[in-house]
Amino acid sequence: MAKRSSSLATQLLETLEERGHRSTSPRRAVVNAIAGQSKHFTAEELRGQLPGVGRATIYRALRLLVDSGVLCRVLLEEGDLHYQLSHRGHHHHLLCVECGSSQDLLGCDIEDLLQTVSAAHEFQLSGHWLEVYGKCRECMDRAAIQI
Amino acid sequence: MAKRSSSLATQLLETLEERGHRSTSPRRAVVNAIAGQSKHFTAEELRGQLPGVGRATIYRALRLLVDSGVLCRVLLEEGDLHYQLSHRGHHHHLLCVECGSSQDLLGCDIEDLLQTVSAAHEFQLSGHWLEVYGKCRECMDRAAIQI
DNA sequence: CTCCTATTGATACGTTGTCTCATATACTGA
DNA sequence: TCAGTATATGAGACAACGTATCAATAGGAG
Repeated sequence: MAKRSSSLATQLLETLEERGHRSTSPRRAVVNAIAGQSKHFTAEELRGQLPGVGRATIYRALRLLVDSGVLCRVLLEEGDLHYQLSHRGHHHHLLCVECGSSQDLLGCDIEDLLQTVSAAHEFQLSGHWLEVYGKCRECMDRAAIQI
Repeated sequence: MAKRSSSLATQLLETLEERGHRSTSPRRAVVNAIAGQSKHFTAEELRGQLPGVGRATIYRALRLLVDSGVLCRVLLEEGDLHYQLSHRGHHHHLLCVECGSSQDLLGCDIEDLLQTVSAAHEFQLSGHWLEVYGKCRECMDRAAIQI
């Protein structure tokens, strides 16, 4: 577990270095903290875990990682902006409103459907934002037991 | 035009009254301003048009209207939150990134598709947020002429 | 090792929205 | 019509979240 997150942190750091960003001590701290998150998190949560790192530095690191495509922004139902590690490329999230876990939504036909519908409205599609909220398997099971 | 927006304002006000909210002078001003918007707008834009109305009052009125279902929140590509008049019920928006106009996305099968995909992930769907960005017909035509 | 540039962090600032509370106002019922 | 009361208002404080500034620091190329 520690090993896994350490190598994940290394990967994140390498991504930044590939893009010409330096490997600094605060940046390593941020990246380590991110690698240790079990679910999506806010910038301020991260800040709470990194009392020695300046706020601006944390926000800057988050932005760099989002721009690099290894981190993505997640919009919760209440409107809060969270972050989570990202597979590269465009995808969507299934967000569990109970436990906060999330799954990536891959291999679906949403893009095609949107393309078709947009064309029907004489609209030239350029992008979209989709978040899906619900309950994950574990939380459904847990609810079933308690009833 | 003036007549149309006046009756729209009246409708909005009636919606609030049906829900037990009083018809006050600041509230009428807010509702009139909203009825006069040609496209989606931010709370602060609205505030700029209503110098006589307190900020809290404007935000409160916006919230009431959203809760009543006659106004909906729209998330722009840059992350800004705008408002626009809403058809009742759940729907999505086609937002033109050029001119800021928007069309409602109706009669599409997105809900069904999401249901299917969610089930495949053993996920119990409870809600979602979708915004679609692109260029509307007018802006495409305008671009074609200028080239 | 030195130099240059990227980075840092403290802090000020900006935006967007909510909360508080004293005051004002819309409705209700007599 | 008028008085009583609950609702609504607005000024301003507060809060959350993010960015800009700028002097000081530190990475890393040579």
